[in-house]
Amino acid sequence: MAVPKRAGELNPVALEEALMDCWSKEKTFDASVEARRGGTPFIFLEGPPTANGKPGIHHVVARTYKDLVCRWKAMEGHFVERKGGWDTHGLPVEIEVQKRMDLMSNEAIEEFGIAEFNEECQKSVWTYEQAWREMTERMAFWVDLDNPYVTLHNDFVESCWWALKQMFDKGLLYRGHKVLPYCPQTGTSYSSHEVALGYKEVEEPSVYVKFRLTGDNASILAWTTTPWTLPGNVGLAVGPEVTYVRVRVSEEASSWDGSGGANVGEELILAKDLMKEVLRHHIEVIEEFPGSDLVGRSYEPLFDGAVNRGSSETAWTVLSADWVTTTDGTGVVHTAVMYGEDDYNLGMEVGLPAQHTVDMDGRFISGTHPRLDARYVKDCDEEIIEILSDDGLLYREKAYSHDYPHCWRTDHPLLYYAMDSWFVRMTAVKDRLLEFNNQVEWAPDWVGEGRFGEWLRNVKDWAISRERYWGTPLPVWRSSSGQMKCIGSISELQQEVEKARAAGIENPDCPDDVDLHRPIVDGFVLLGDDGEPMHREPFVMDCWFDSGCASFAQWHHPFDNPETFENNFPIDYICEGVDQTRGWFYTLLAVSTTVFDSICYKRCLSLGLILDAEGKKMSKSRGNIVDPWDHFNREGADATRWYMVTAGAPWNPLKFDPNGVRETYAKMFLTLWNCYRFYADYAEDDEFDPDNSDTYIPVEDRSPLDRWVLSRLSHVAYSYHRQFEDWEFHKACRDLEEFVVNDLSNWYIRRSRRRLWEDTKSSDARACEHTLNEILTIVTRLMAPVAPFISDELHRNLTGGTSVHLADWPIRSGGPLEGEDELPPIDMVLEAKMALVRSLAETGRRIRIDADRRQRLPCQAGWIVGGPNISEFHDILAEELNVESLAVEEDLDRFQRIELAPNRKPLGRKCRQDLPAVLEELSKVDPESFLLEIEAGLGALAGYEITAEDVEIRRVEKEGFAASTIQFDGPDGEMDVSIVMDMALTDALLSKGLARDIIRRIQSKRKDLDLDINAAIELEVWLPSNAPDMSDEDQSHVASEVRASSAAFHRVEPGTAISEASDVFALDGEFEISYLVSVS
RNA sequence: GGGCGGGUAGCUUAGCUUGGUUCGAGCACCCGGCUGAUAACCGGGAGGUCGCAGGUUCAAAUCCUGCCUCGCCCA
Repeated sequence: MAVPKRAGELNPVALEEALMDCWSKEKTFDASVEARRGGTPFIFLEGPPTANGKPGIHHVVARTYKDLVCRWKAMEGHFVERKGGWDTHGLPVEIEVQKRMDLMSNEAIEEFGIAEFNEECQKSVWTYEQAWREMTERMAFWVDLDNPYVTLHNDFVESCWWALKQMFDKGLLYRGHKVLPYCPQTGTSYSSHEVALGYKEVEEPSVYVKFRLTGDNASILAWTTTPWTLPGNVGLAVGPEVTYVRVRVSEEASSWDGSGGANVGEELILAKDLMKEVLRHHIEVIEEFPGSDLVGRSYEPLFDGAVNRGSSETAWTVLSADWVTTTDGTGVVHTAVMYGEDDYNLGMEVGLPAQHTVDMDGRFISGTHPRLDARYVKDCDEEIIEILSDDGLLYREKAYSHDYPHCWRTDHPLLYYAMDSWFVRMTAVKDRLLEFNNQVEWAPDWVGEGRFGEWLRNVKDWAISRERYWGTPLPVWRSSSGQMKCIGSISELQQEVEKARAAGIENPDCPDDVDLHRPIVDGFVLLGDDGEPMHREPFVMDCWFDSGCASFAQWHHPFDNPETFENNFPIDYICEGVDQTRGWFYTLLAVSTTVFDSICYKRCLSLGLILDAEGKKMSKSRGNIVDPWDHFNREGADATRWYMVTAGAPWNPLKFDPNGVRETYAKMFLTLWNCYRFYADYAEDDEFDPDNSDTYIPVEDRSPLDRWVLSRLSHVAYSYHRQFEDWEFHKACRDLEEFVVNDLSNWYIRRSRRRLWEDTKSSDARACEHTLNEILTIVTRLMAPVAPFISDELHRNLTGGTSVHLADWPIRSGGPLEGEDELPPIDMVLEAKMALVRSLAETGRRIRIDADRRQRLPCQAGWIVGGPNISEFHDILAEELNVESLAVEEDLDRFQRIELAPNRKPLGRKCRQDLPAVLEELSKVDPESFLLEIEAGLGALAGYEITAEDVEIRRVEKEGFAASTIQFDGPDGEMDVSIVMDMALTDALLSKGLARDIIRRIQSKRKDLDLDINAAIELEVWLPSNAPDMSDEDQSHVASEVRASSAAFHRVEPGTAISEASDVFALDGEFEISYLVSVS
């Protein structure tokens, strides 16, 4: 039995909260997963959020897309497990703790104690876990948070170790020395995906510096945007093929900004192409030569003694480098070995001294220059400019604005700094990366081809070590002789510890549950094959490495149940913000490629950024973050989710407009609810039971209106499904919303109201109830993935208690269920006809407005002129038009004339540049006679032959009729259809119209009084004498329509005030009617 | 500087692949209407240099070139 109950008003928050309870009691999530065990798995991997920040609306967006795809796939019959995950390591956690505990340097942390510090970090990780759980549950993201993977757990770390050892064994892991973006405040270097987080536009001083050649009176000009690297200068790079000039200053500069300058007669060398841009003096060119002529010339160090020459023979000479260009600067590149990637490589190649002039805290090393020593380099720009200026070595300074990487945590500018580091040799597997990337189905595809593909084509080795404390320790032990061992499991560590002990090296205990974190693992000293003690390399790993291992580390692979992993790899679907392109999307692929030589995920949905209503990026610092609870507690999670999905394509930036959520709620959810309410209220009255086969009415026996709406539903359902498959969730949901609001609510239900209101036990009423039940059931199943609450509530009520999340997706073909689609038949002809009927009804309303005739005042007759046979809908149309009779007029010419419209495509091809002249003539000819000429093959305009295909015949209404013509695009092509209405007035019509207006006022009064639908009333009506007469029949019609047990109609003088009246209203501005409704 | 994606009504956007009537819709606004499911809906009004400038073409929001501008990513 599924006889529904009265629905009442929609209260989305109460509805959703009640369902949350229900789901947790019934364990609906588990049941929905288990019910599909045995189905083809659909493997989802949750990108682990960090619980150390508060969840915002942007997290709700990502989780909506994760959830809706998983729910949809489950309904299709796939087995979809959803393991939660937490990202718990990394710098953000450390920074948070450092701030709180005021430990702003590495020394401070070590003094505090690494063990104690890491304990604080571990606690801090869970600060917002509760908030995340609550948000996750409230928004109905179904994911297993009771059994999640956690990157700090030993199991997870051990899997990461195992993965790293795979890389080590394949020779993909190496220790290097590399120039990296380094933040002196946090004391750590960054990988490129972290650097990517902190680019900022800044204006900084840039300088043109004169390097004096030895044994020559000329100086070479070089340009730099980082003055702090100048003390470290040990070389100048020129392009061997680039043309340089030697110029002599011939006149003082007329104007000069800032310090620096040059004397008349001074000689300078720079690239020819850049002379105009760089030089501010009048000069004469003395000589032109290729860069190769300069190579080997030596020059005077800028900061004498800042760097020791050592054994270098190339220090402070001109060097050749083919990457030097003349796009900016002077065509000469100042080279400071330790502070630039190109610089470092060139320095290593030609043997420049590799010495730091800056320490790890970002301060100049003592001995650099008396005015600079021990100062933070970024504070020294002005000082350096002054020193150079004082020494006569500055030619010019120039403010330069560019995007420069900043620390994504502390906001300080990063320094490019040469340091010890560990790398994964990604360049060695570049071809495989590209190949695997091609196998991924990206949404949108341009992320994969463009942004991600571009990134892979320029792949760099992955710097995975961090000089930090809270993270997965790098499991490599190294002896002073350079011997190395990579540990891939706890048991291997235990064996090595035993081996070391046996050789007399003291070691702490290494139990099975040894904590795989610093400082515990630092305490173990292992034994090298040469008998030397080995100490752990003091790094932790980039925390992106952790999440990149999630696909297998979540199962503690390969230590526990390797088959679990094998059944769950590669992943079918991941989904995160587009900012993860070089983050998680990359690290997953990087790890799977290096460890398994495999793709990691088959489909990746990359989501656009979330902006506020003004289009600004949401960020804590701007304070424009929307709190999801504002909407959960007002419009509910369903409306919030539906809004986010329909607001735009998932990959486009979403401007989150709180008002949009309200609109979605009012439009989609209230309308849907009221559709259901309409069904439920009447079905309860009728004791309608959809499951009772005795009273079932087959679709083919139902009215054309029923068959029409069912056909529309099938149409929408198929395209909904197709659009889901194409990732176009926004289009799918917009179409479904359109169906609910327009087709279902505003046409089908509006047209069906009388069927249920008038004769509730008729078979027509039952047909309507079946139709509504079927439609709503399918609609709730379609929308369940996106709006899981209201769809479940309705589905349970419609079906007698089955959760929609245990129901099957209505489209079966092509899916794992392989059944027949559970959808009613499509009838294209019927749909086209109804489209016409609806347009004609609207047209009729327009005619009335033009003719100034109120809607409820009937017309005696209406005629349809032209178009297909729509007789099955004449009754509906007559009602909509409010005409007493509706007929088809065969004689098209009675109300219509024709117009000829140009068909520009064929005409344009034929007439080319004469087309305007032809159009001009066509507009002047008499259409009737010209059409005859065309039909006789004699049509010609402006010298061109005109055939039937060059013109379109339009039928339009003749002037002087209350009529209107529309174009109807039917299955047989375009045709013109007119509606004509008889505007004559009769007493009978006036009486009927009056009755209808009175009924409508009283019904709305009943509603105001909150009367039960069937409650009886007593009615009195006072009509002024200038109002039309009402027939007895119309009077009793009024009485029965408004459920009046008694009705009295009085005549009064116009203007008489009726003191006891409930209400007074005017018609056509001519007379006022009063009435009294009292409850009997 | 390079790559990608945008720029159409006050706001949000469809149309652009494949050139062809007056660029379509929603929100907000004004006027009118429908309604015993409805905060929905319907009709009308007002509101557009389709970012700018060239080019191709009989014809450009649509194709081509250059530029401006916003966002993201990267140097």
